[in-house]
Amino acid sequence: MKRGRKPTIDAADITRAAIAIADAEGLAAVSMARVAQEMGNATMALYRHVKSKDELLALMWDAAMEDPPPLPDGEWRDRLGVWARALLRAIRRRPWFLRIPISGPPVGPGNLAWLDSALTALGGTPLEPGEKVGVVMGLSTFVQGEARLTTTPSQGFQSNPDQYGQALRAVVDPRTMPALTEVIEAGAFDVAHGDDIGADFDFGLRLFLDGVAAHIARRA
Amino acid sequence: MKRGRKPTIDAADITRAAIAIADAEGLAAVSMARVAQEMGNATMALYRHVKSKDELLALMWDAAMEDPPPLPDGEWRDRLGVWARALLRAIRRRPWFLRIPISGPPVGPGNLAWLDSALTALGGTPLEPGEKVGVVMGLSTFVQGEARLTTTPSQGFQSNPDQYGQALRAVVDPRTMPALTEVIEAGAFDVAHGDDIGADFDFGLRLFLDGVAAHIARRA
DNA sequence: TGAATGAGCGTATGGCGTACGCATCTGTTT
DNA sequence: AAACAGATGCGTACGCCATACGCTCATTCA
Repeated sequence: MKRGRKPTIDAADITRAAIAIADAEGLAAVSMARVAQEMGNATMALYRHVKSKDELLALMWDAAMEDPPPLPDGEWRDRLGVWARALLRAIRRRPWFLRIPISGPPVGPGNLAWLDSALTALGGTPLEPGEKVGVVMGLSTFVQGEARLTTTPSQGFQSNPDQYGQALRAVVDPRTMPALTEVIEAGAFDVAHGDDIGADFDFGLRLFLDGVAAHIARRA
Repeated sequence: MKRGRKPTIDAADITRAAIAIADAEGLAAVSMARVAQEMGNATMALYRHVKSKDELLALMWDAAMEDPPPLPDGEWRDRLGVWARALLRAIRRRPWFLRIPISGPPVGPGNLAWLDSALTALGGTPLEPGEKVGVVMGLSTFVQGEARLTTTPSQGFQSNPDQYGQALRAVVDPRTMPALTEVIEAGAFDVAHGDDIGADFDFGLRLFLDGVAAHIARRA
């Protein structure tokens, strides 16, 4: 049935090798030549299975996250909370994930699995299908943004956590930005961002879930 | 007082030229050589004012957004809504903004101006400083994520808006992902994402602001 | 009038993504 | 068994990229 030489590698192998490099040395170390070398193939051999490096990055993006967590029984709120925390942990485990420029909605199996998991968590609610999707998109958006703010891939403020507050103090002019000055002086930026799941994340998550709860209550 | 040759360009000029190129031809067209050519200088001249291309990208990122909008008088909720919509519009006007990989919290004057504006909108509320920051971070995170999902910088589903729903139908296995299948069949993904501010955004925004309102009510 | 300082820039280097074409292998057809 | 067709592996080559280094020139101070 199928003619021609049998392939010795496939796109999944390439994706795996690229992810291994990114895990070990960061996304910048992932080049077509490097991936090929790691696999024992020639550079151009990869292009039989992957159209471009951009496509490889998209494949990495989808394959980056492990499987979604098992959801506990109980209220939708607890289940979504578990889901969101697991998503944050999964992103934190691969800091290069946020460095990949992605456009448009997700299509790969990895992301769809997470999407399905979150929709399952909302199973018992009276939300309409479109509303469920809106809730999940909003939540996953929030988690990714929070991860972006609090994980420091290579350099930065992590060494001295409260340096950020000091830096702001030096830059902000109290006359032109009084509201910002006020919260800086109150020390709102001096709290240390620990690398576990922080209080900031919990606060934002609670806000969002409160909003969902209000919407459900209005519906019922 | 100051010895040596007088500079003929500065970092702001370079940033402006780079932004002009990105606006016209996309972020990929921005190279040090190209920026220099557009300014009538030699490539290496730029490095006297900018340490690296990464630094230039960071400068572009901060300078990308216009000034925050004038906030209307009234309730915090309306004011934050205006702010969020303006932020979304500003991001949409420069699609390359989301393509710049940024790590860590914002420091530039452009972002701080937006931050101050949002904090001003929360001025009359009984929230503590840290909570205000949490609300603004969560909201700006949500807006950026929504922009990422709905703007299609170069290619994609924009031509046939409901193609996405069809693509999902073809890929998703009803047995392994029943919850996802259900919402797909309900047509939740077939709605056209217009390029104005869409219903999805309004829905997510309302959820988040509902959450803030609930928190404020609990406080008072 | 030198000396010091900093700006503009020419050259060179190493890495990158990838277009192109050839050689090689494999299943089909004669 | 022999010829064929189609897909894979890959060597070469090209153009673009960021940027290290050092020279030259303009400007100001002693």
